[in-house]
Amino acid sequence: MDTENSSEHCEHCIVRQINALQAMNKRELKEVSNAKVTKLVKKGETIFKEGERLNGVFCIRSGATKLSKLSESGTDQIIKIAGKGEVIGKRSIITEEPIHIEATALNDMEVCFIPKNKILEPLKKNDKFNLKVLKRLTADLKEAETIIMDRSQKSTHQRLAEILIYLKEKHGEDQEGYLKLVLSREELASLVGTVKETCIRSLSDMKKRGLIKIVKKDIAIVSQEGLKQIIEGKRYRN
Amino acid sequence: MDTENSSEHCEHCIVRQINALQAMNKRELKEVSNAKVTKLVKKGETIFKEGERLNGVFCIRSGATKLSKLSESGTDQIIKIAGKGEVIGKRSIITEEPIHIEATALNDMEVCFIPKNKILEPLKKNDKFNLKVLKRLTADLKEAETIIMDRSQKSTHQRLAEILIYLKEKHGEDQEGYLKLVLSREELASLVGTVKETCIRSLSDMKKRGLIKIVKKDIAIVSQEGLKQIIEGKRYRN
DNA sequence: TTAAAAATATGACTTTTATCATTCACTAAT
DNA sequence: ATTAGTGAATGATAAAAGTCATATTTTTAA
Repeated sequence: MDTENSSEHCEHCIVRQINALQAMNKRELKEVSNAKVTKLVKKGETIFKEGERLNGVFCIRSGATKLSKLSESGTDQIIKIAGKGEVIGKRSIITEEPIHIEATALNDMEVCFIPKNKILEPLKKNDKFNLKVLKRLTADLKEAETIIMDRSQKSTHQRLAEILIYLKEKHGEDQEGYLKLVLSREELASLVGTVKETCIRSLSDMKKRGLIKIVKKDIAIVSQEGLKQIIEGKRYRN
Repeated sequence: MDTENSSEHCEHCIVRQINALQAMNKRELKEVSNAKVTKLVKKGETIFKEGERLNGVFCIRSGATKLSKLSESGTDQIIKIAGKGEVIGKRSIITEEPIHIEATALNDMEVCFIPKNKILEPLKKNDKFNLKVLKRLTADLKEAETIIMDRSQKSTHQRLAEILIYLKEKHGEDQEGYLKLVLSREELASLVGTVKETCIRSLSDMKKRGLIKIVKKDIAIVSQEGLKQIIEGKRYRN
């Protein structure tokens, strides 16, 4: 993991618009800015591993990372994908327990490491910031609950359709409509909560029906309407 | 929902040992105590419904409640079961959004309604309390992630075994070993993330193998070891 | 107490999804 | 350029889980 002292100031970082740091005051932000260390992480490198102890958090300036957990059987399950503006590693500084999740870069990334105390102090003193963090966690929890529901109430086909739209909305598409965030079939499957073969079959089916285009690893949504119909469509339990 | 002014003081409530209120100071706790209203909720009654706006939280003194969400198809999915000592409805006072979950009593309950401001004020001023709440949410999030993993990596049979042990550990068993918290087959199925028939079959199988006893709706764990073997046992993806 | 209603249980069958094997396509390295 | 290696795609098959129908038991209430 490449390290450098960035001359950039957090106060002017666009990324801040999206995360809880926006609730910090000038002084607090200045301190963060002075203490932070910007790192370059190449695709495939890990930002942190399960079991490690973090003494800070990482704020993502660019790129995306998968947050995954190793199951007993050895397959790793992607819990979520974090992108620009998101702060990862929050939880281990709140609980002071070793981290229970692994972060691996999905493309080249630029992340800022912010030491623990620069977060914990404002957390104690600045109740605006605090409330922001509480809101963030609450939102994460709600999202997790939605996934739980989907996993047992929707088919893999439906979940895949949802994920494709989600990837488009959250990470964008290029000029030709291909999803900017490129995942391997295995990663996509994990995100959907299935195995790669089932995922591939499902993709093939969508392609055959003209809902998506596939060129190598790249996927483009051709008919978002069609995907939405799949999502709304019937499953058994109706 | 029956309402009464309780003469009990929160300061002495045993339930407090388990939840974040323990981090409140004497004065804050006194205020909570004066403002709270104790309610009796009968089995089957709802404490709050999806879409409602809460202006407070509920602290569970006794009994248990299921927290569930209605899916588009109309089946309701139990997200979790909250019991003695747990505070429910936290999230809607943090986000100020209408609640997205429904709480229904699984048995006769005694809950204390605590108005919003008696929580929000300490949240701003008392950073110990605040940290406790953050920790609580973090723990909930971790739990949710574990469920997500289980839903796509374990079989229903394995998940059922886990839930049975979980119900025993969290809600206890009577003298004869029967689980104190009695759920309908449908509720149990929802908790496991399956349909009632599959759940029943799975239970029948465990019974046949002598791992559990079933008398009407009551279930007793006969061999926890056996259940643990199921949990550890193979699924396909190995 | 008895009839009706609700919940549980089980059989028969279907759909969904995983597994294993194999082929295909592309990449990279010798 | 050839070959080894990796990821993607697909077929064949098996296992898991859902659905529908029906029987049985338990609960509820007249």
